[in-house]
Amino acid sequence: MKKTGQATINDVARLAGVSKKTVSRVINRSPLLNDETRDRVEKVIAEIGYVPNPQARALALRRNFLIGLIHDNPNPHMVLNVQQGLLEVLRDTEFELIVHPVDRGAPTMLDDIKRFVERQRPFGVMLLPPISDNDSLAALCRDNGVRYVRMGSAQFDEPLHMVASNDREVVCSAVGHLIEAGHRRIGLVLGPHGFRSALERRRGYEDALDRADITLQRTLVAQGDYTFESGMRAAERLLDLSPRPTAVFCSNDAMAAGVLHTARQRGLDVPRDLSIVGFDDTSIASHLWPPLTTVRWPIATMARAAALKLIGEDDEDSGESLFVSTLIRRASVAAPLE
Amino acid sequence: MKKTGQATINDVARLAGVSKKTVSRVINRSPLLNDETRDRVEKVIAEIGYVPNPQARALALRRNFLIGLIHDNPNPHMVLNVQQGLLEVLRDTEFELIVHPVDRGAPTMLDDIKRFVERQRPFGVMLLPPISDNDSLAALCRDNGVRYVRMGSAQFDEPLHMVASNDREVVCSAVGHLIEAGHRRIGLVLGPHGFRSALERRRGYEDALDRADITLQRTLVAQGDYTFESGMRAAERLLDLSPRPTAVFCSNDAMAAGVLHTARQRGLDVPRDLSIVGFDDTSIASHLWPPLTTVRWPIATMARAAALKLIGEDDEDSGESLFVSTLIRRASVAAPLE
DNA sequence: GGACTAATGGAAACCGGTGTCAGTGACAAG
DNA sequence: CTTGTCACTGACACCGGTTTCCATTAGTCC
Repeated sequence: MKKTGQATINDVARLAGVSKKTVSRVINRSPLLNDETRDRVEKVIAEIGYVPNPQARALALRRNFLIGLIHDNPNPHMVLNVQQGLLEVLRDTEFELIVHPVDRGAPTMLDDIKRFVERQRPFGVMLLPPISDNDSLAALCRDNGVRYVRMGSAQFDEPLHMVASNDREVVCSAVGHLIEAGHRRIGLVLGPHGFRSALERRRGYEDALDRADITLQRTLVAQGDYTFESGMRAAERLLDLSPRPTAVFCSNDAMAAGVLHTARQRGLDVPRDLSIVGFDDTSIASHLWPPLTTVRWPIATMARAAALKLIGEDDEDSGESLFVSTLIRRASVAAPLE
Repeated sequence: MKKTGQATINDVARLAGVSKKTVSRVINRSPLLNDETRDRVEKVIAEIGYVPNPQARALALRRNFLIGLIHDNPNPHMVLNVQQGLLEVLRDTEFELIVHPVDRGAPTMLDDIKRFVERQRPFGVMLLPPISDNDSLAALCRDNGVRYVRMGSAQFDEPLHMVASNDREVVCSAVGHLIEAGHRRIGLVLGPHGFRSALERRRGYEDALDRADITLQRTLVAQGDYTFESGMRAAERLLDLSPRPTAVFCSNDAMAAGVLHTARQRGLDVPRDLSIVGFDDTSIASHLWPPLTTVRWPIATMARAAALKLIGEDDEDSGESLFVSTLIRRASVAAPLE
């Protein structure tokens, strides 16, 4: 009103003829307030369009309302799903979401995260794979009094600090699905080194072979890095084998799409000549031709659960922390020809 | 050190035997400082790991270092690209990015944005299409002294507040490409109502037909909403026509993928029986079979430019604001059969 | 040597909120 | 009438920085 800037609590107090503190009480819905006073103050607030300054509030309360999303995840589908899940919960609160991706592979990555946490001191942070694996990050948060929740492919922290999926089991059943269809020579396209998810999914693959008494063949395992191109390269190697694998399990959909691409370049028909199973159920999976059989894990649901853990009361039950993935059967799996 | 909390400027001042102000001068690199004093203070800062509190700073400076990303955009590819572009610039600054997606279609959408801007009062906000079209949002920012940059498919604000692509022209040349290949019956899958981009791309289509003296046929224009499924539905309608269109321009890649899907379901060969052109050059475009001819627009580059406009000095040249898109020729276009 | 100036550092106020604690008036109990 | 309790309100300090303004010191000139 007087100056061009935003109205402050002082303006409200002056205009309503009360003290700052009383205005503060109105804002914070203190119960020991005379209705008449409250109305008067509220009227002034509405009149001049007063909005409390979150920075001042943060300073006085010695806490803020920021949630950080820290990740070095290369999968846009996943990152966006997580964001949506988190924001669904945060939308109706006074929390805001700060996204802080870091450079995977950069030597300054840990310093970067450290700087972010120590400067911003968010109320909580969400750690996405693969860095969520890193125990020193969890320690960093603890040391700075910042809440954290880690997202991962296996339970490797307390429930309060973790949302996990059961990758190993579901991959075991996905590969089991291929075995049931009659496949014995089943290729595996691995995720990159250092990803816990890659490890868990490999284990699931091994479990399934074990259970069916199929000997693991190293040549059937190809390295990938979760990109489409790495899927193509892996397929080139696997499809050169003789005898050729009749099916391939890929640790994510992007690589599965790459395998499909290469198979088609070579004139193979999917699923007749080659069955393919992916992982993630990204939108690409159902849009490919043929639609891809894949594993769906409830990313958004996990993110919502994580958000609740992050902003929940200390003494509250922290809610679910283990989430089950399911096999989505589409058209990229058939019985082998031979 | 003494209390469990973070070290403050007072601790540094006490330990270094100087006043707060001197510490503040060191932090802000004031030139009027004795080198010896500066070294002493810096040593203490390093020792106790002092990090200035951004909230306190924001309060004292009467400005913060927050950039908001406001959008109701349903395209994850685009949103993530924008985020990356923005963060590339913000990474080396003291700015943080707050993402604030809003519910498209919700009646409270404008209120939601208003609340965000008035509460948080970010230093600047980036507005993504389609809400970037909305002039009242720009006004809201201006009224609150919040910088803004709008992203769009046509220049509809001053360069300082705008990064735009030349959708109309590039679509004209993309459709021209189809015409040169010999197509005359070219379908159009529209973007949703209310999207400026949908309008611009339609105009580009019309321009191309005009230029080649082809009469626009309403039946060849199908409504879509930028989703894969809407692409499928549009294709069902277009491919039922007799004579069938020999080519289709789709206002984005997702719908092009849907058209491709439906064409394949009907046993049509792409590109032999049907040529398809998309728009966006999302990752799906190159991963489809056949790889999709499409339009690439420099989203990340535009976002970087926007970030520079947002955090740049007032008097600075605001940099480029018009960005050109290019046609990426892949394998989904061929000459018509007949 | 005294006066003036520039360089440097500190005290105190301020940014816009919240916490602590004391003070007011109304009313019931003693 | 005093006292205690209750419901409500305000004065004041404080959060952790920056800004304003003044004090001190050192250096320069005459």
